[in-house]
Amino acid sequence: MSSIRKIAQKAGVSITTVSRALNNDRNVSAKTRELVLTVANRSGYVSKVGRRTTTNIGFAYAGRQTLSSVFDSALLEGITHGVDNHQFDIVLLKPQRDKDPDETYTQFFMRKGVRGVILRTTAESREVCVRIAEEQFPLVVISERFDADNVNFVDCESRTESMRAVDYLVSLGHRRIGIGMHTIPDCDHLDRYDGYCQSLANAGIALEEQYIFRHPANLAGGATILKMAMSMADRPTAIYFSDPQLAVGAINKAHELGVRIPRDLSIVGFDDAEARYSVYPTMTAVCQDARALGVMAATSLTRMINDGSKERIRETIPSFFEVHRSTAPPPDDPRPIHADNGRGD
Amino acid sequence: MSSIRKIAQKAGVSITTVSRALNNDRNVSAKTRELVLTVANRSGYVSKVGRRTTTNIGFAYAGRQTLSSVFDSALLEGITHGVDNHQFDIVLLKPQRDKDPDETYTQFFMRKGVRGVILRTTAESREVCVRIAEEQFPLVVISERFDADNVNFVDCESRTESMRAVDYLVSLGHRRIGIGMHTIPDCDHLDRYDGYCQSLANAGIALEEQYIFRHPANLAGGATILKMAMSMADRPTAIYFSDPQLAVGAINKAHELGVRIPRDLSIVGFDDAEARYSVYPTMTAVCQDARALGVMAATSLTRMINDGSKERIRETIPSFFEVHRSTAPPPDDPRPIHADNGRGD
DNA sequence: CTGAAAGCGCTTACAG
DNA sequence: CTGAAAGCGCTTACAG
Repeated sequence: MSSIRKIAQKAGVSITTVSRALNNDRNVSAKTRELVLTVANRSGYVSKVGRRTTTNIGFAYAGRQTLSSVFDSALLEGITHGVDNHQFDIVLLKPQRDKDPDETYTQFFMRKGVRGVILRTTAESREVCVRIAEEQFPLVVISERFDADNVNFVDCESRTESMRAVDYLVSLGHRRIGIGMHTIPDCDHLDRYDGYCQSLANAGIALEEQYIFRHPANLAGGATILKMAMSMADRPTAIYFSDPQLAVGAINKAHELGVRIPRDLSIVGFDDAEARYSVYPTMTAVCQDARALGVMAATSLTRMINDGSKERIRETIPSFFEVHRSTAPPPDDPRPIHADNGRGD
Repeated sequence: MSSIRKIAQKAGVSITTVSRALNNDRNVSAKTRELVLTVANRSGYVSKVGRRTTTNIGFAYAGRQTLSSVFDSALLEGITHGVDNHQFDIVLLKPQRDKDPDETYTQFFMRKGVRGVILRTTAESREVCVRIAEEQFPLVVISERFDADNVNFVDCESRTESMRAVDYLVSLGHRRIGIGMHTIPDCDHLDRYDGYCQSLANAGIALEEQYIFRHPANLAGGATILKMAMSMADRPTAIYFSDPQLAVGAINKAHELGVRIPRDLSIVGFDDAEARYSVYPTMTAVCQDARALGVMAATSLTRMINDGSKERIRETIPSFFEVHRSTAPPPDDPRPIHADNGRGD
């Protein structure tokens, strides 16, 4: 709850200089600026409205994305809920839009008047997370994992349950098991792929490149994968779709082609929220509770801000596997099913 | 961009009194407090961090709800996008949690440091919107309509297209047309019901209470409606579901019961975003573009704040009707289909 | 590049 | 219930 005065004292400079450093005035040497910003972050400085302390926490995307998926909405809902414990508010920040290229992230966040930030990232923007962590601004990355131990994160572990899901398919008698995954290789999706590979290896089933389908994670991608898979001579008898949109797109395409789920093909999907109940047949799926992840990120960050603790946050919640009605033993004679076999369109 | 000094001057009181009135200090007469707050709202006052102007806009629920539905997520995404024009940020406020019962809404919003607010409401919290408007705090209600002409709103008109949707069913030959609607009677849902009634009236079809199904707007509600409707002796041959969840729940239940859509039953749904593409068969639906509504609310409010204009905002965007694959002419002999006729579960 | 001083925005004892 | 004055948080000419 440090003021500009105390920072000046600790840094051994005038309050003028602190103000300048915080506001990225160019009349400050790089060295002084860095010193001031470090001291400010260490002492939990945050600008005040009059004497009143700010209670805002930022939610931002490290990269170019934008709030849009069901997953992100569930995260945000969890975050707003998790923040209730300590009466904080969420402000949606857009570094991509607002951040001056030559101000630091700390300067940006202080200018916006937030006490800490919850970040979403993709594989491409991971260095942004690392940089902010290096600046020591209070930060929790949500739904991504970091090895560097100064980057706080909360993450959902989907490798184990992906393995269990494929184990389940194996136990039903499937041997030709495909995976539908999306093209962007973040930790989560690599984990799911990893679980798939591991399960096959454990069952002594060779990994075959032809059963690995990569497509943009949307309904059309799922539809395409299903169509392609079903037309193969040695078509898979089961597919694990490691993304909700792909799974839903595939199930609907199956109806269209007259592919009966699960009699002709078993599908295991992935679910961030309630998608598994909104298709027919209800979808056997690896599920992650995005809302809980949001709650956890918010709770950790607010506790950290309030206690002024510098303890590392590295929390992982498990995903869970639910069996519904889209999985069954493989057909006796799994022939290819072409588009024109079905009801077509 | 008025300061506490200017307000004091205009109101003819000291800055001390202004500060007290703004902070709901009890040592101010009700009369003085009201005077100060009115002057503050008239001159677009907003508290500053040092000399820096705040660029936050609040997004809040008038009542008890919380950010959760697809519709709300799409609204919020639109809002964050619409706010880009003028470099504003969105802060998610919770009056239900934070507002002191004896502070005014203006005091609450000023304490939170926002320049204006975008409100969501249900039927029960409409008076809250009216009160805030009366206080003259910059406000736009999103997705609800008001007659009182001091309440700014942006809304989507779904009556006309609901009528068109039912007209379409009539044109296909349907006469026994049901409506599935949810239990909470906000303007939007009443409009859709109204469109339904009007269309039937135009076609000379009597409105029959037995074809009006009210259920909570979730998947289970849709499933229940479908099951009930199909078991009726004079069962409907088409149903208009005026909510996405109801429509999706019904379509999936139809699969389960072996009801063929659209051969046995035509379904027209309602869509806020992309639900119509995520079911099989793709759903003929009245659609509203929630994202566009969000953009519009944000654009209007930021323009109002920047121009200091007091012009009333009362904008309505049309919904649109899309024909997909869940509608067809009625069956020649529409018999009841009971749960045990189908594949069961 | 740095700081002492003036000054704005706001709040808070203190006096009435 | 109200205000003049002291004072905190911060920024900004001005001087060096």
